[in-house]
Amino acid sequence: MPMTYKKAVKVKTPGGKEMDLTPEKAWTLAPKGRKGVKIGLFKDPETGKYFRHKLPDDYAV
DNA sequence: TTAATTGA
DNA sequence: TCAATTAA
Repeated sequence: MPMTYKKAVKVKTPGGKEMDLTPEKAWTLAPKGRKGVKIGLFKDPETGKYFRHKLPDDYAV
């Protein structure tokens, strides 16, 4: 099986590229009584710009 | 203080 | 519209 770095996630950067990045922070964004989504804070290594992106539902937060 | 992130 | 988070 391919080596997977512990917390890297496939994300679409603001620059429009799909790449594996590790979020600086990750948390659950959910209204009370609803499932919500997991969100990660990333920095695009190309531009240095910060952006938020959905994480897989099974991502360990 | 706000934008931006999902989706029920 | 709601939820948490934080760079800008």
